[in-house]
Amino acid sequence: MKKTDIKYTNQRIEILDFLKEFDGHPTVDDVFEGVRQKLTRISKATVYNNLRFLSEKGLIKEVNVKGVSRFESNMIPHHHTMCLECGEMKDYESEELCEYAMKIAAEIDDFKIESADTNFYGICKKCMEKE
Amino acid sequence: MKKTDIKYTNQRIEILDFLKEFDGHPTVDDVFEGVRQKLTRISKATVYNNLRFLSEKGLIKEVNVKGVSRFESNMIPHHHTMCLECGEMKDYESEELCEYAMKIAAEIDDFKIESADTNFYGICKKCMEKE
DNA sequence: GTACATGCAAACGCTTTGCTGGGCG
DNA sequence: CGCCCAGCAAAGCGTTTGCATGTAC
Repeated sequence: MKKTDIKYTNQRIEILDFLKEFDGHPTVDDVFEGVRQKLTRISKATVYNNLRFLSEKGLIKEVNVKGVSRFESNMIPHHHTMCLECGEMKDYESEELCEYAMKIAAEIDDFKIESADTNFYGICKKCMEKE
Repeated sequence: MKKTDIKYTNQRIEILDFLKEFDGHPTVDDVFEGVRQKLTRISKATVYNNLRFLSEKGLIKEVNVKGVSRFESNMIPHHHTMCLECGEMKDYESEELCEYAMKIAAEIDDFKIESADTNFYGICKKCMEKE
């Protein structure tokens, strides 16, 4: 399953471009609305199918938040902070923590680790100021 | 929102008992089928509503896996291993990792950490043997 | 011409909601 | 009597699928 196997259709290119420029973790609807600016006739099913396709190919990453799929194109191992108030989700990169988690995971019996990620739950700046 | 505010109806008690005895991370359907053994007339909506209620009260924990809710009554901070082949999910307790993650999180700017959890993705023993 | 993508609509599965009746203070 | 909870069915919402058409090699 090499990268060269991938057919880069217009729809897929626009989806990838949109994800690259989007600041955050868009839902399927976000992607759909965004891509529709350029490809006015694209259907939501195509967005769904291609988001799944691209994440299976390892070009993007799917993150599930409370039962809803979100996507990101940042493929560097990293973590996420989630605001318990407003639901905002942000990247947080800590190489140390990635390595520490992988080291610990390597010691788990009967389990071959492939990846690890950590989610931080708390209150974001905006919501702190609101209170 | 004290624990004493909670009305322990028969349905809630049975759901809590079921979760305590269940070895794993049951879905809503698992809970429904389990509890129905004793309360034959319970409805799935009651199971949904009470699982949400109990997790809001902090008596159980909800974990979302691929868009589906699962529940656990183990409230001690811990992590999860997930098998990429069969989807099996297991608890993994590492106090060191919990503390390390919290320590790192405390340093994130503009974010007041409350909790952190780590998911390990890989291949479980059963699936390794299958190959 | 074959294989695979698209667009559209319908179907699907998990979850929530509205309503009515019941239980307990 | 008032309040909350249970049961039931229907609605809601995110997602997947079937099918006919289109497009690239």
